[in-house]
Amino acid sequence: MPEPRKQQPTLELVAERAGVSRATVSRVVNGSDKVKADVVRAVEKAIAELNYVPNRAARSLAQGRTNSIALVIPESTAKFFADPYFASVIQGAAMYLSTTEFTLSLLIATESDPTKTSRYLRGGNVDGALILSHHADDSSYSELAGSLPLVFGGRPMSNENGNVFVVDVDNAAAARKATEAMLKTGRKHPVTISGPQNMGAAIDRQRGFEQAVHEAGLPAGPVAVGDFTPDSGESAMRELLASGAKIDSLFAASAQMAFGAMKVIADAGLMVPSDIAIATIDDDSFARNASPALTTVAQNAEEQGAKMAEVVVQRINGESVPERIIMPTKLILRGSHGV
Amino acid sequence: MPEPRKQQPTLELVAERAGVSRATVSRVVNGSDKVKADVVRAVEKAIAELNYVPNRAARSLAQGRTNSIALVIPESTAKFFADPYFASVIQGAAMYLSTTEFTLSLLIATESDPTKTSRYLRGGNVDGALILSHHADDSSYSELAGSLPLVFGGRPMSNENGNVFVVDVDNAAAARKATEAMLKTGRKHPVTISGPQNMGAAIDRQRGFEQAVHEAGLPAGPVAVGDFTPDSGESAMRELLASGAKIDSLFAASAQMAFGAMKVIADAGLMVPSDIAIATIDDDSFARNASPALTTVAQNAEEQGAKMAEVVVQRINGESVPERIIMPTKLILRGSHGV
DNA sequence: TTGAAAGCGCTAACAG
DNA sequence: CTGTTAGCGCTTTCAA
Repeated sequence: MPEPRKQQPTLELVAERAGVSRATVSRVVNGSDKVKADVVRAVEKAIAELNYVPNRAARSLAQGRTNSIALVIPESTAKFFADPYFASVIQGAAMYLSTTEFTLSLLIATESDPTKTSRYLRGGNVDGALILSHHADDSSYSELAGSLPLVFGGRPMSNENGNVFVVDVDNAAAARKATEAMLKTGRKHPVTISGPQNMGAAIDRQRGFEQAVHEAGLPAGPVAVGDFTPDSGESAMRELLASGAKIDSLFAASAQMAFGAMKVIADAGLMVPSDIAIATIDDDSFARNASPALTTVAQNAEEQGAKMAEVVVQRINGESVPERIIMPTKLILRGSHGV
Repeated sequence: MPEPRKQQPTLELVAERAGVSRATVSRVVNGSDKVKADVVRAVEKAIAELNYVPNRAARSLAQGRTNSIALVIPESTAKFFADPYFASVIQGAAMYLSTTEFTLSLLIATESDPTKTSRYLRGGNVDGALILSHHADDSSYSELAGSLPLVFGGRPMSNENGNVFVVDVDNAAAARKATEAMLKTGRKHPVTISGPQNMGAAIDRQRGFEQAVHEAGLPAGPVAVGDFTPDSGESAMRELLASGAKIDSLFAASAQMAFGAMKVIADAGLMVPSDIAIATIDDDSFARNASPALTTVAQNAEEQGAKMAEVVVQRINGESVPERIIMPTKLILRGSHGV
C-alpha cells in the first residue's frame, strides 16, 4: 500500500487562522522587520498550532534559489572515503551548513557518465558546490566555475585562470616543517614517500621536503610514490629499502603511508626512530596510534571543510572573498622523528 | 559583484524550438511512451541543443515529491565520523542513490535543537530518510515513521512497534562467531570490551560473546565498557588488567577498541596471541593494520548503506519490503586469535 | 497522440 | 505596515 502522504499545512491555512494575508505570513516566516509585533505573535501562534513548515520546493521556485549546496566527490575519491581526512572535511562542511539555511547534497561524480554531475550542477539544482578532488586534474569543473559559485578543497592542478576559489593548506610549508624537525636530530640520509604525481597536494609536499633537505645541505635521496593509503606506504617502503640507498630518515606524505611504512621497517628489523626517523602529515588515528606515535603536521580537515562551506555561502550571497585561503598547520612533535 | 545567475533554458523554450507544446516536452522528459517517435526525436534534439536541464524545484512542486532522501546523523555520532564504519555506510548509500533519480542530503541532527531535524523531515522536504544512529535510543524518530518512510541502520533500542524498518547485521551471531574462533584455541579465561550500553549493536555483541562463552562451558569474566573508539579500548583494557582477573583471551566489540587494547597489552609486556588471544568485529584499517592483524568478523558497511538506500527507495515507491533485513557477516581468521 | 489550462506553495513587486 | 496580484517552471487532468 503506497502510504498516502500526510498533507502538510500550507501557508494559506496559517494565514486564515491568523486572520491575515499570505503575504504577511510569508513576511513573518522570513523574518521581515516590517510587521507589527502583535501580528507577528498571532502568526507565530498559528504556525505553532498548525505545526507549519514551509515547503522548500515552492520557496526555491519562487525565489530562484535552492538553498542547497552540493558536495562533489569524484568516484575515484569515493573509494578513499575511508580516509579520515575526507570524512572530516565532509563533517566540517555539514556541521557548518547545519547552522545556516543551506542543505548539503552529497554528489558522487560517476566516471562512467561525467556529464551527469555537471549537468546536475549547471541545472540550477544547487546554489553552489564544494569540489573535493583527491585525484588528478579537475579541469572538468573549472568550466563550471563560470555558471556557479564553486569552491575547491585543495589546490586543483589546472592553471589558475581566475575565478577559481580554493581553500587549501600550505602543503609545501607543512612538509618543510615536518622534514626540518626530523633532520634536526642529525639525520643525513633522508628519503620520502610521495603521493600521486597528479595531485597538487602531493607535489607540493614533495617540494617542501626537497627544500628542507636542500637547505640542510643534504643530498636528495630516492623518492617512492604511493597513493596515500597504508598499503601503498608499505610497498613504497619496501621499494626504498630494496633500492640499497642509505636511509636514516623518512618523510611520508601522509600518516597512512607512514603507518604502512613502519610495518615494513619493523619487519626489516629496524627501529624507529633510532635506525630510521619518521615525520609525516595528518594528525589522524594512524598518526596517533602508531608506535612510536608519529611526529606529524596537523591540518585540521574539519576546519577546512567548514571554511569551504563558509566561502561558498559568502560567494552565493555576493560577498567578496579571497580566491585563495590557506589554512594553518601545526607541527606536532611525538616520538617518531627521533631525539 | 553578486554574480548574475546565468539563466537556464526552460521547458517552454524547448517546446518552442521543437514546435510542440510544453506538455509534450514534459512527456518526453519523463519518458512517456505515448509520444510519436519522430516527435520524441525532435524534442530530444531541441533539449540537446539548448542543453536543457529540468528544474528540480518546479518539478517537486508540481508532483509533490522531492526526489531527495535525507541521511540523518545525530550530532553525537558526527563526532565519530572518523569511524570508518560510518564513512562506509554513507558512501554505500551515496553510491547507490547516484544510480537513481534521488539525491542524498546530509543532515546533522543538532542536539541543541532536536526539533529542527524532525521539522525538516516532516516538512515535506524529503521523500524518505535514512537514520544512522550510533548512540542511544532514538524514539524521537520513531514517531516520524508515521509520516515518512524511514529506514534505520542498526537496530534502534526502542521497542519495535511495527512500521520500523531496519537494515542491520546479526551482531549477536557475529560476536558469537568471533568468540568461538578465539575459544577454539583452548582459551579458558575470556573477557570482553563491550560498547555503549544504550546501543543495540553493543548489547547484542555482548550477548553473543556471553552465549559463546557459556556454550563452551566457561565462566563469564569481567566486562569493560568502551565507546567503540581506540582510546576507550585502551582504558577498558587497562581496567581489565587492573581487575586482577585471569585473562587469556579478549573479545572486543569493535576493531578500533581492540586496536587500543593491544597497545595496553603490549605495554604490560604481554604478547598477542600467546598470552592473550583477541577476536573482534569490523574489518577496517585498524583490524588490518594491527600486528598481529586482527581476527575479526567483517560486516560490509558499504553494502549496508546501499541496502538502506535501496529500501527507502522501494518504500517510497510503495513496494513492499521486509521490515528487518539482516546483512551477512564473514569471519576472517588472522593472527590475533591464536593457533 | 497532443494541446490547453489549471494549479503545486511560496515570494515579490506594487499599491494602498 | 499589510493586502492584491502575478508569476517561478513543471506536471497533469481533460478535451480534442
